[in-house]
Amino acid sequence: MRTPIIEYTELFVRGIGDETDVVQKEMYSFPDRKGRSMTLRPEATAGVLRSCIQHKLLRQDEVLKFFTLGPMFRYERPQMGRQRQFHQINVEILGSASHLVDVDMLFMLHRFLSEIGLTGLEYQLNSLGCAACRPAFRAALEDHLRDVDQAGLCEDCRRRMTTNPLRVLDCKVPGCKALTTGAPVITDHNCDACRVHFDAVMDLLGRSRLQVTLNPLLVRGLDYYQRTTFEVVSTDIGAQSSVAGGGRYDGLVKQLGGPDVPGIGFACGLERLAMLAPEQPDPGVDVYIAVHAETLLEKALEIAQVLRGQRFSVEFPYAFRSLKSQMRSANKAGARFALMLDEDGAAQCTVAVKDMRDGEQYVVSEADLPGNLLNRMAGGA
RNA sequence: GUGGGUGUAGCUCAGUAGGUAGAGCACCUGGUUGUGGCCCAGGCGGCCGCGCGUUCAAGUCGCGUCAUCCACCCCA
Repeated sequence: MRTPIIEYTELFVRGIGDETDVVQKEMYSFPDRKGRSMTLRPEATAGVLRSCIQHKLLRQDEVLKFFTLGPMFRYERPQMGRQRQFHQINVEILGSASHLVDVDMLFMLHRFLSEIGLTGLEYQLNSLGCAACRPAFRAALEDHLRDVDQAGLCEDCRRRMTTNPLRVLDCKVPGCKALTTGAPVITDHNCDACRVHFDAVMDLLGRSRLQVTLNPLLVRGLDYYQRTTFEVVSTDIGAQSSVAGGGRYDGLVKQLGGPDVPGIGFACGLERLAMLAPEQPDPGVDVYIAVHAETLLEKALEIAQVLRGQRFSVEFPYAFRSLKSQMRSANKAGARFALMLDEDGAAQCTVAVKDMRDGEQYVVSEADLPGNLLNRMAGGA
């Protein structure tokens, strides 16, 4: 599914939560011609759900799966691994509250990251409870924070104490970290239903090959998460660490005006994946066409078209240069073959072919060229 | 929003006490009178981010501004 990159600001405020950092200081917002506040999407889930609701795609008894991919925007100072416009792959599964979905989704994410060659990632998990049990935990946490020496908390956390105390747990400031050591642990405060759900998730994962780490301090930056949340982290992308993150968001669809359909999803940062992905060697082109005379450039274009029609990748110069220079270009382009066109060959419909790998050179008719090249590529390996 | 670094050739960077610019790579031509990789020679290429100021003179000093990078914060 593709949704617009621009939405009414209201959608994100309602979906993500108006006390989150994303909404408070990271949204790219501006008024449209009618003065309505518009926002370049900081994340994808809200737009996808809005669209599902608007087009009535959701039914109680049906599971829907979506993926989406595209640019996201956050108004913050760019740095290594963090830009104002970046790209995410998102996956959403709607319509099932089963723990099987949570695990299946993590398997899928793991499979994807493994297949593109990423290793050394840590999969962190936590359960944030639900509407029934989170308030009790929040109260317990507030009590704890009231008891500790608040002077040790950073400015942000003193504000968060009342607005969003869970975020204090996730704070990286050493003073705050120290004060959370004796703090209540969220997974100890989950209600029975949440505990059963999360235990089942952890149990299945424990019996799988996917190594995960329980991180009770993992809070995530979006308010809509419930129960299972997760983050995939790496230490190799500068000061950033998160490569992918997500979780369950039962209740969000209803909150946005749709039916009470459970859901879970994750987002994956493409630029960060690119930083971690192993370098791919440049495959090079199949054929580079060099010409002995400027008048043969159009002939080169013609042959290029024919070969491209046979699925060869072909380059040729757009301006005439010395043959030496053209051959250098052929080499630089990683061409397997260089064709060399001259006046005599053009008259007889033949071309000189040079195999750049072993330097062997021969002449073939234009008609035989594609087959000849294919043979050589298959045979010479 | 806060802090720091950097802006000089297409790229990576030098530039010495203020005297209007250099290297390597890349590119082009040639050595090889029509042929890649290595080597050699020559060449092309620069409002020294922008503006104002100091000075006889500013890439160099001062102020401002913009851009960019890194970090905080936060997240993908």
